[in-house]
Amino acid sequence: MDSEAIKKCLEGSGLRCTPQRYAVMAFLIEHRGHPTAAEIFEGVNRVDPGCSRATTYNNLRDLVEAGLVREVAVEGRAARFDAKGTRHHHFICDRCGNVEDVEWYDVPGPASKSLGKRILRQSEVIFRGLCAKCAPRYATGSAGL
Amino acid sequence: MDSEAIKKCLEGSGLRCTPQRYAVMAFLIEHRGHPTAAEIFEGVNRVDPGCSRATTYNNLRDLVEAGLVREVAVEGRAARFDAKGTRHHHFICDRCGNVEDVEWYDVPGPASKSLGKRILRQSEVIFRGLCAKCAPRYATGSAGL
DNA sequence: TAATACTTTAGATTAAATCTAATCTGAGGC
DNA sequence: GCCTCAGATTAGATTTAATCTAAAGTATTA
Repeated sequence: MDSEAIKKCLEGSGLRCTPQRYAVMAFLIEHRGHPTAAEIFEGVNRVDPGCSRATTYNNLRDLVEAGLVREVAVEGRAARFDAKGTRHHHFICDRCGNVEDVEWYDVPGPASKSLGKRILRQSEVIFRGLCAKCAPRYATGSAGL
Repeated sequence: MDSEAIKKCLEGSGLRCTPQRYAVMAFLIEHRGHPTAAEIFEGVNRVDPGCSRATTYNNLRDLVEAGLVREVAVEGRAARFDAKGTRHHHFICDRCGNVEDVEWYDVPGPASKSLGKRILRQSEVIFRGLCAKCAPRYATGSAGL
């Protein structure tokens, strides 16, 4: 995605294209490995410092609210961020906490009676287990729900 | 579940049944609304103080590791805990952060080629939207992946 | 009982994220 | 151009969630 496209993408969602916001968004588009906020902060400032910690968090919040970025909470670890591109599910490694994409496929929704008065906005599947890096070393028999 | 059953349940998973651990487990079985660690700490000590904050966290960790309790990470909020009973999926309210159960139904796994060398241990669906309490007040058109 | 392993504790500490209040920036109106 | 004001950014303090530490307590086993 070129810089003009990123600018359009931000403005199309009602966000001003500030240098800091652009940098955060561009970083996420370029680094698709689900970085944490701390990694984004560091990465964005490595080349050209100019985006404080608070601004990194503010912009991540804005991008998530605008629907351009997805936040993935991981038990016992820092949240991870993901520029929304193609639809996909997530795989979370129980050992190292890394988040990886899993090819998208449709998931049936719950029966509407089981939803009751709730309003469903989105659904995603979280797969858990051991990532390709951890599997050879740490595999044990355990499996379950 | 009576006290003897809880004891059996702990010992069956290789955990000693200490008064504190019992209290945490019993609280989770009795309070099925996915409390946070802070709520569990408070609830357990309300009647009969005797389980410190660290012990509450230690025991929650042990119970999760033993597979008796599930931890649910919620973006931007404290994690929530859930005594594993019947299988179910989760619904997370975008507004208030509450976690609720959604009737279980089978979810197809990803194609094995898309898993690669990863080892899949479990899958769950996370539904997001507005809970029955928030829906009437805060509903807007927004929907999406 | 002695040895050992497991558990709990208060309080300090860490890590993640947010808040505060001051400052800066830029688009629109004059 | 210059004002104005909403929006954005900042450094640093603060909050919150969770963990660590080191000492003491409690079971379990031999």
